Amino acid sequence: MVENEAAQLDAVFHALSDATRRAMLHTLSTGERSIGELAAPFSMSLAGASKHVKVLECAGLVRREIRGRTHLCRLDAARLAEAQAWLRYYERFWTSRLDALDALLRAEDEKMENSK
Amino acid sequence: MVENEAAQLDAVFHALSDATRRAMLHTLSTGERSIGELAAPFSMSLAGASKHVKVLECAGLVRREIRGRTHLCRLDAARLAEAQAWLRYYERFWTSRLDALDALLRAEDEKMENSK
DNA sequence: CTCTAATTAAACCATATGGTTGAGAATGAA
DNA sequence: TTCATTCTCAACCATATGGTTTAATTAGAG
Repeated sequence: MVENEAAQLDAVFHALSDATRRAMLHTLSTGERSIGELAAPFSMSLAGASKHVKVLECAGLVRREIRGRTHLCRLDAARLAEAQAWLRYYERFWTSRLDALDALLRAEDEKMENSK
Repeated sequence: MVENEAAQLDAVFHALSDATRRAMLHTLSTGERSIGELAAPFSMSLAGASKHVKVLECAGLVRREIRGRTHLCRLDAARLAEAQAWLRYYERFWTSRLDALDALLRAEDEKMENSK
């Protein structure tokens, strides 16, 4: 559905940039759902909700199995893992301060130990 | 710049859904840059690149300090941490399989041990 | 076969997005 | 003051997005 690595991330992050779609993913985290079930919580036409599901599907976050006249959707988290992998590179920019704080506290501890 | 929690995530994920902006963030991960420096790698007008920086800034991913006539940008990773926190909920959907695989392999190991 | 239910498709609309160019607005340098 | 540098703003354009409504498709149920 998507060509290269960058376009892949484009699609995933774009799919995640809408609260309706994020809510749908959350619903799917509790089990398979039909399109109608996914659409139900929203004050939106079924066709509108269906488009959101399609965006999720095109991003590879949702897989669809057509069973009779209902389309069963399930979460496919692999692409979310890729998104998180991308984010992980930046982890040091918010853990470094915590590490610094940690080091500071550990130094305090040692001081306490030494003065005992 | 952004109101509620959901709109916050909307903005962050949308900012991340463009390869140009992701590249800019990566550049900023190596240190502060001016707008011109951020724009340089791209075959794009300066005004165009400037808009991308603005998107990053509005999402809270970049802070800007105006020094004279140059605008110095630096990465602000806090919002990336929030995005990762959102993704973390779904971690179990790609670690659970690994756990299952792990359990399976461990069972295999035990079988090997027993038959030794 | 007929009716209803589940879903997509198509056409349409308003607004957002990503890009351009050209014109300022500040600042630094000569 | 004058000129060049850095950057934003405004206007514009093509296309994408998020939504609608109406029609068509497909499948289960009576």
